[in-house]
Amino acid sequence: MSTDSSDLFGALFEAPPANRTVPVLVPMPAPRPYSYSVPEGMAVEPGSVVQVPLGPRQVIGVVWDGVEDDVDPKKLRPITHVFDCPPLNKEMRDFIDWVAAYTLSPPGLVARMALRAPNAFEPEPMVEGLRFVGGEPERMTPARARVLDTAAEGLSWTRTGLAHAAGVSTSVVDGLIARGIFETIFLSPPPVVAEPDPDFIGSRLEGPQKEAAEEILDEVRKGEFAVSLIDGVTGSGKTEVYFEAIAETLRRGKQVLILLPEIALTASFLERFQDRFGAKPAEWHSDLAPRMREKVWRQAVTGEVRVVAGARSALFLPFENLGLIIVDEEHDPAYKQEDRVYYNARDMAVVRARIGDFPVVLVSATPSVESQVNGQSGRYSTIHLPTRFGDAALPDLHLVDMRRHAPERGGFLSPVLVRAIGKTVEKGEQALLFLNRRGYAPLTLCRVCGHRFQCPQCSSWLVEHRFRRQLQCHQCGHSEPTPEACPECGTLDHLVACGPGVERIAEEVERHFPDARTIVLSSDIMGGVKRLRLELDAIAKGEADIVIGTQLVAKGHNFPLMTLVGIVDSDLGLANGDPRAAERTFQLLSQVTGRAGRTGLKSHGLLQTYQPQHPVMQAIVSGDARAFYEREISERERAILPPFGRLASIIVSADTRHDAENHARGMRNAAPQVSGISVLGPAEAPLALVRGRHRFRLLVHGRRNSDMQAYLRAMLSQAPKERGSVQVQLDIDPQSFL
DNA sequence: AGCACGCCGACT
DNA sequence: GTCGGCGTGCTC
Repeated sequence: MSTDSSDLFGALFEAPPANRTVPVLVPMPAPRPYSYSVPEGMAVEPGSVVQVPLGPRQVIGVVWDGVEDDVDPKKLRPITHVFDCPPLNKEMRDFIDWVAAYTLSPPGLVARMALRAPNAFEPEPMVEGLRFVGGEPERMTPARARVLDTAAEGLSWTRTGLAHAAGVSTSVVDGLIARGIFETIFLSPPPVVAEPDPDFIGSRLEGPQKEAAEEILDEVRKGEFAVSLIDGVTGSGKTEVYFEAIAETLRRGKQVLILLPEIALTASFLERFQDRFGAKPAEWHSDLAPRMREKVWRQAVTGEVRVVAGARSALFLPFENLGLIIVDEEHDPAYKQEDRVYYNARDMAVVRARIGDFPVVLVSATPSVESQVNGQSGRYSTIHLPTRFGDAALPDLHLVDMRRHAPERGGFLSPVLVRAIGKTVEKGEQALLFLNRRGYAPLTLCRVCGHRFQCPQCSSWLVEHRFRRQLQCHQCGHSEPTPEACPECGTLDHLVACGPGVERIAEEVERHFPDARTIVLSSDIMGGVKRLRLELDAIAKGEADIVIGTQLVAKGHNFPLMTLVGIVDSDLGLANGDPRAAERTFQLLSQVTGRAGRTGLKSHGLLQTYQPQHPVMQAIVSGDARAFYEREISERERAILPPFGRLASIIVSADTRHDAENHARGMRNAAPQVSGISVLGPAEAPLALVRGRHRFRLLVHGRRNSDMQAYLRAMLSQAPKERGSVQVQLDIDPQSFL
């Protein structure tokens, strides 16, 4: 065929110049990319961030790899716009595809997680600045002289900045610009954070910490995929150890991502980082100001930002050249995202490192059973840090057998614990009472007819919040004012609160210690995060004697004067039907008791329990977690894993018919042969976890993603009865698919 | 996911 | 008589 455009004959008989078409991932639950045509003169490549028409609106999409499908060419619409933004690299695209396949999520929705920065796709606007050209104005005035003096002290100034610094109004500066003394230049906007310096201060590690750091540094120097698990008690210097891995990665010119559970992303963490590197990392989390969000996203893609510390969503930032991921508090359930795309950021971090061929470091004082198993099998290299750093001593921990040390009638604190609190407060030290239960009482009933207050929407008990005079459902958020009469029998003033919440413990504490300064900390304190930070600071400064808190006191915060930790109900959570109940309890209790004794003061922990022989209790007081993990691993193998050696847990949720069909389609497309799936059906499933709406949870054995899909296909034959959709959370060890 | 369309119940 | 609830269908 002729390529000579002057050949009229050829031109007439050739097809009109067919526009190139490309696959584009759009932010909607389609199983694969849509095809769009590329207008003449537009340059796109896989990874390009584009704007495309979708139905009535314009959406952000990403040009994808692969061949276009055979969609009716008449339906093809052109790409509207290509953003002036570095394309998502192959590594990122592979990661998105992998996560989509693994989580059975539409790839477009996974891609969308990487593009969560609405206005960041065009370059940041240049900042207008002034440059001193030279010369002097014909008429020199005192104000003008001041401006010239001031300008000489710096290299570049903004118009208002210079005026402000010189103490004159902007019109003086404008006058000098008009006379050509200054010229306007455009500067690239300042980086969002200063560049961290790996050698800002040298490593101060010694002994086991130094050895641990060396081990990880070896991996970092190799610069290949490797998973290390740092397993060390609270205060053992885990952070300092992984800081060295970060330093080495920075020296190698690569970017670093530090993942933290949202709640651990505190000012004190950022300051620790700054002390070591001379600058803070960029932050990434859900309530980052939009402007900042854009900047961080943009500077992550361009490689300007070297270190990002973020919550799980930071894992989907399209870094330019990521070279290390740290997953701190690796065991934390907050790494699981449980809506839209279901994923565990810890596992996906391992996957991202594998795809990018760089090291990943998991860090925890109480590793997840999964990571522990991977450590034992040699898939992860484990680094133990058994001792505390510096002068911090671990607290002395004791169990209080509640059968022998019963609390007084109507109370929940044993005499042993009450005495210990008294002594602590006398010495001017602080006591922490931990109870993982918000509100006043978890159950309210009528003494006359036995009526129990239940949530009208989801059938779980309503929790009394006496302070707010409300009954609340902690499952679905429903709340109603606390009535005075029983709605069943109408009797007045015969409602009785059953069991303790933090508010009720506070009441008891005030009865025992009316003069002590008491603070209750739970997620429903008024005033939000800001207020919480203030309270935490106040506590750290010693402005409280007794702190009563739920799990939010367990994370990240150091209270230097805290020398007593009392766990009001250590057994809470052991019997809620969750297969991870024991593990979670162990982790939580370790974290809470670890709050004490971090500055060298002799400290104690008292754990009230009705099950002193329980392996969790034994592990906590002995400080020897090994036996506990051994038991936990074999327990899980026995209960769930035997034929296949992997655990999968699936949440099937029933919401709308529409979603059910979408997922069904996806699964039908995928499902190859099935090998042995056994089901612990809804009856055995830990309902407590997902109580509410039309949800139930299922545990399934299977080795492969396809097993899950096949199972779900079977499941669908029942799903219509539930009027529902099927959403899936795969909670399998992702390494089995690498 | 978002958005439009369309069909039935309580109000300006 | 309309407003608005959500059930349904559609998007290259």
